[in-house]
Amino acid sequence: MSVDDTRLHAMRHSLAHITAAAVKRLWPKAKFGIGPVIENGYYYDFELDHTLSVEDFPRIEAEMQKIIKESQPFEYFELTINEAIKWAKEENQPYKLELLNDLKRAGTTSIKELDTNELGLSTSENKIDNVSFYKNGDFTDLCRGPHLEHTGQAGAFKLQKISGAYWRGKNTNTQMQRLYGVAFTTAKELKQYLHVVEEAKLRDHRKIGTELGIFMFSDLVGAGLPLWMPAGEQIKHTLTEYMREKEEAQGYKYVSTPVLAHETLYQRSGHTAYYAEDMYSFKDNEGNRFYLKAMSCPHHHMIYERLVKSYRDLPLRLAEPGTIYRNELSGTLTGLIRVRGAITQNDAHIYVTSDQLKAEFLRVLELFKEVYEQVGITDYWYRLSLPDFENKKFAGARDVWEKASQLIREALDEFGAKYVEAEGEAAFYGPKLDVQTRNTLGKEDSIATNQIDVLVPERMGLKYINAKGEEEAPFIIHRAILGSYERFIGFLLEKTAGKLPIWLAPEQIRFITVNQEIETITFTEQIMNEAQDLGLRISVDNANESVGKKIRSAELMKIPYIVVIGEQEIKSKQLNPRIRKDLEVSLNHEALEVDVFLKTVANETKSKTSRSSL
RNA sequence: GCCGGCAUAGCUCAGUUGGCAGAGCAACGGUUUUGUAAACCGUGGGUCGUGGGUUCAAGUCCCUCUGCCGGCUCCA
Repeated sequence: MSVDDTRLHAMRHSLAHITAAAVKRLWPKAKFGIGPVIENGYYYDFELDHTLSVEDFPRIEAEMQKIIKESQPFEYFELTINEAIKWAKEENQPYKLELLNDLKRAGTTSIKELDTNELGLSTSENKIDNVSFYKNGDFTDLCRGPHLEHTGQAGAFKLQKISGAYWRGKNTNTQMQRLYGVAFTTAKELKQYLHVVEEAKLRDHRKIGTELGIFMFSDLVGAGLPLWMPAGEQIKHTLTEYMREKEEAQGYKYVSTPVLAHETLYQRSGHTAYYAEDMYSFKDNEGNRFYLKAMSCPHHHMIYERLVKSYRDLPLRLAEPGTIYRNELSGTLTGLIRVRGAITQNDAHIYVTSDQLKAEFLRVLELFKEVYEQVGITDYWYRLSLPDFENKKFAGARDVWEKASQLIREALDEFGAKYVEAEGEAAFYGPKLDVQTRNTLGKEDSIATNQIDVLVPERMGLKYINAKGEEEAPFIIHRAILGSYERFIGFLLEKTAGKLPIWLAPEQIRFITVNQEIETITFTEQIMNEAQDLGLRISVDNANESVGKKIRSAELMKIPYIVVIGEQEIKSKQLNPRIRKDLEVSLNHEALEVDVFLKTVANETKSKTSRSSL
């Protein structure tokens, strides 16, 4: 961290204390949780006898301003752990008391470390004697610091939102009220940030998807079940075909498996043990329990069993735009990013020998890079998702997991990509490489994944005969380059603000007639026939409206090419395409022969290189 | 699932302390035959998300359910 960052961090953290101090003045019985710094600001958790709402914000902010005006020094002091516990009891602060008791017992307040300790691991070196406090005015908080010298140095801030949050992140604990604030050094930076947030809301895929007629939800169909409208289905179809072409060129074999499976399949794969409650299931009228497919892996494994006998059959790459359904908690559903069903995964399973594993893993990374370059997505990063070895939240042999993790690291180094490691994010069957991005509002999510399965082949008894004539279990790479088509389109809409590259645009050219004369209609129809023969997606607007109005409506639909047709065009047999501003295409606004124009657009569609300049 | 907020015409939204449900856009009809981001005039359209309750009277107050939004938890 730079000096400035450290200062900003201290300022935000000090504002968390100032917020807490203000809340305490307004609701003296407040019980305090924790108040850390987060990206762009901070939060503080409270338990209050009053339910906070945005209507309280002006009052709290006014109180904070008073505290800032008072320039209260942040005074540091230490207490012995027992004195501190006495303080928490006297102040009637049960949450602080819990933290102090953990410090006393285990030397840490980290839930993860505490869990580790409960597994009986050594803690003796963690014992601490003193804990630190900061006091400003009449507000004292258990705190590691650092802080500003005094409250008067606080920068520009704004209370942002209020939400519920489980104490210490455990859903069995009580839920506290979490007050979020944003804070910057200067008022100008704060204003800029708030402006960026407002702009981002305009790019929300839910807004764009509605405006462009891409998808919709219906209360009658139910939550988390998107309905794809014609424009959206066109995008999905184009992407699916695109991926199929890429994957088949890489030796993937497409398969198709049913959306139901008898429970024995998921029992054998081990999924029921982990996810039974998260899969939709029912009993048929003969008493058999079926699950709605929540992942395609076990189905593909059955095909593997039928196809593979020998090491000579490997690698086997099975791909499927697999449609799956997951019983997500209703509160987590968000547009296309988190849905319950009809998730179409860009799924594939690659069955390999241990010798082939790394090379195949690298091939996936290369395909990934190629695809993301072509669709024009650049802001993502790699996350190596590892198990949490300390908490033993993984199944199988530790050394195999470590080997697989190491193999991913080596592959990434060879591939030349940087990555972050994340403990506890692995799949139950192995470590994985996730591709992370942020949505328009800054929330992180995975868009792609490349996983090594070190567990299921063994568990399901998948085998092949190796060169020595012995039975051996393959490794499986589970990979989804576009993740799911639904989520991917969601991110694509946000990153492009709906201005899709020509090859993906549901409508590529719109013809706008100047009048409704028979010559105009006939001429337009001729051009449209020709365009359709070239496979272009087009439409005509010959409504009895002004040209300006029809252009406006086509622009709002983010259509790449708009072509006005009237007397001039009929006479000259030349078109003057109006090109969407963000597009970097070979055409400019010059008049062109009809043939030349249509063929050029058809080529742009094919090449998939005419990317938006966004 | 949990905490909090929200739900009025196809869309975006007004609707005062409970007292006859509104605007713009869209749609439809007419006039207009239009040249690169909104022509003009008119018409129709809502059991105010659902079910219940309080009241002389409910869009407005209370409860239920459903859905949406922001978080938390979860995410194979």
